[in-house]
Amino acid sequence: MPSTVRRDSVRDPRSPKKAKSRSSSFDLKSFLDSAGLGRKVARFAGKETIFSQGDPAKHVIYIQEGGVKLAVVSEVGKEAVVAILGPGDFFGEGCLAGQSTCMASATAVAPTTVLVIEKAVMTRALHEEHEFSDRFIAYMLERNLRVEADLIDQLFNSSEKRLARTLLLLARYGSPGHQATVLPKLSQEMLAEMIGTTRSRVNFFMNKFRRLGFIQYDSNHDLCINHSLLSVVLHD
Amino acid sequence: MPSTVRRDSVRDPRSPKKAKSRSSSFDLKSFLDSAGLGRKVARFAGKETIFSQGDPAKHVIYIQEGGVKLAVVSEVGKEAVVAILGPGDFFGEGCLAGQSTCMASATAVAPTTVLVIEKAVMTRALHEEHEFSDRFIAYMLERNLRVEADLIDQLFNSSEKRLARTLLLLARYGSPGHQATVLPKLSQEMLAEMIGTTRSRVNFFMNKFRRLGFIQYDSNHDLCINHSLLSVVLHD
DNA sequence: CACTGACTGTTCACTATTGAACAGTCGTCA
DNA sequence: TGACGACTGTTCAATAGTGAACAGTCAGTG
Repeated sequence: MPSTVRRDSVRDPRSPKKAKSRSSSFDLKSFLDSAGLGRKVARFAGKETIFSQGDPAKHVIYIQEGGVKLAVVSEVGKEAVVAILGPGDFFGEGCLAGQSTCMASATAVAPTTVLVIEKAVMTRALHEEHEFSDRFIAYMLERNLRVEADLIDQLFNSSEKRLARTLLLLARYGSPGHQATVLPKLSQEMLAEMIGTTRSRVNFFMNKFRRLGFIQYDSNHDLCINHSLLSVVLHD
Repeated sequence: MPSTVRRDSVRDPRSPKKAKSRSSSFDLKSFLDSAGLGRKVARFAGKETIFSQGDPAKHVIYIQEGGVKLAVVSEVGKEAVVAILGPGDFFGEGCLAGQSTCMASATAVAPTTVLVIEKAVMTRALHEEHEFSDRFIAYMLERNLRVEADLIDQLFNSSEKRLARTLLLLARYGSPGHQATVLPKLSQEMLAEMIGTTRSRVNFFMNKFRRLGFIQYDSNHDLCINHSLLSVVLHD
C-alpha cells in the first residue's frame, strides 16, 4: 500500500484570475477536431488508470471533462500526488521534451473525457498552428508557476500550513470567490499524499481546524471550509 | 539576514543527455540579433542583482554566459533558492503568463551576460518565428520537468538525500560524466537555501560525507565529490 | 597589526514529524 | 446479517530537523 507523501497544486495562488481564462476566444476543441487531432476521444470512469509510471510516453492528453490525478511512487513505495488537473489542462507533455517513459501515473478522479494526441501530431500542430502553439505556451507557463509555487510552499511551510493552503486551493477550484465552500469527498490519505506528510498528521490538523471552526465535516459528509478563518493559519 | 531554505534544480536527473542539446542547429543568438531582440545586452558582475522580488515584470531574460540564482524570500525572511541557471536558460518568463511583478529575485552568481527581451517583443517573436517558438516550448518543457523533479525530491527525501542529490547535480553541471568532479566555491549557507534546511544541518552532513570519503574539501578549497560513492546515499 | 566580515565546526534544548498500531464507523454486497 | 473494505480517530515511542549560540579560521584592509 502507498503510505505517505504529497502535493497539491490545484490552482496557483499567484495567478488569481486565471480560473476561467482558458475558455478564451480560441476554440481549442474545434481546432483539434478540424486538425484531425480530436478524433481520439477517450473516456474513463472514476479511479480508472489512464497511464502508469514507466509506460512508454507517446501521447499528450487534453482534459475535456472530469479530473485527473498525477502521482509518482518512490523506490520505497511512498506515493506523492504531483498535481490534480481539470478541464483545459494538458498532461503527458513530458514526451515532447524527449521523455521516453511516463514519470508519473495518471488516474481519473471522476468520470473523465480526454483528447489523446499523438506526440508526432502534437509536434506538427505546434509547428503549424500559431494560435495553438500560443495557447500551449501559455498553458506551460502557467503550469510552471503552479509547480514552482508548490515547491516554494514545500520549502517554506510546515505541514499544518501546507494543509491549510491545499484546502483553500481546492476550495477555490470548486467554486471561486465565496466565503464558505463545500468540497467534494477527499480522503485524508489522499490529502496526506498531496501535502507530503502522513495520514496521522493530516488527521491531527483536520481535527484541530474543525475544533477551531475553520472547517466543518461529519464523518463521510462533505467538507466545508471557511476561507477567511482558514487563511489565518497561513499567516501564522 | 535570511536563514533557512532551499532548492537545487541544476540539471534534471531525468533528462540525462540534455546537457548540450541547447546548442542545436538553430542559432538563437543570431536569430535574436537579426530580429532586433538582441540589441539589449546587459552584463552583471558576480553577486550583482538583476532584478528583485516585487519589481514590475516586463522582460524575459536569456543567459548567454555566466550563472544566475533565482531566490524567493518568505514573509518571515527565510530565503529559498528556486533554481540556479546557466547559459541557454531563460528566466523572467512569468511575465508572459500575466505576472505583473517578479516572484523571485535574480542574482548573478558569476560574471554574466544576458539578453534582455521586452515582454511585447518576446510575445511577437513567439507568434512570428516558428523555430524560436519551438525552442522556447522545448525549454519550458524541460524546465518544468526540472522543477517537478525538485518538488518530488522534496516530497520523498530527507535532507541528507537532498543534499547528496544537489551536490551530484551541481557536479554534473560543472563537468559531465566523470567520476570525481571539482565544484566551484559554494557556501554551506547557500546549500542550505537550495536544499530547504538549516546551515547546521548542511554542515553536519557535509562532515559526515567527508568522514565517509564521499567528498573532500579543506577549508575554503574547492569541493571535490566522488559520484559513485555519493550516489549510494540516494539509494539508502 | 588589529579589526571586520564571511565562513565553517559544534553543541544542545526544543519542536515537528514519522510510522505503526489498534479501535470505531459506515456502506455494500453476497 | 455478517464479513469485508475503505475510512476516520487516537495514541505513542523514536527520529529528524530547527534555531540560536559560541568558538575558530582566514582574507582583506585601513
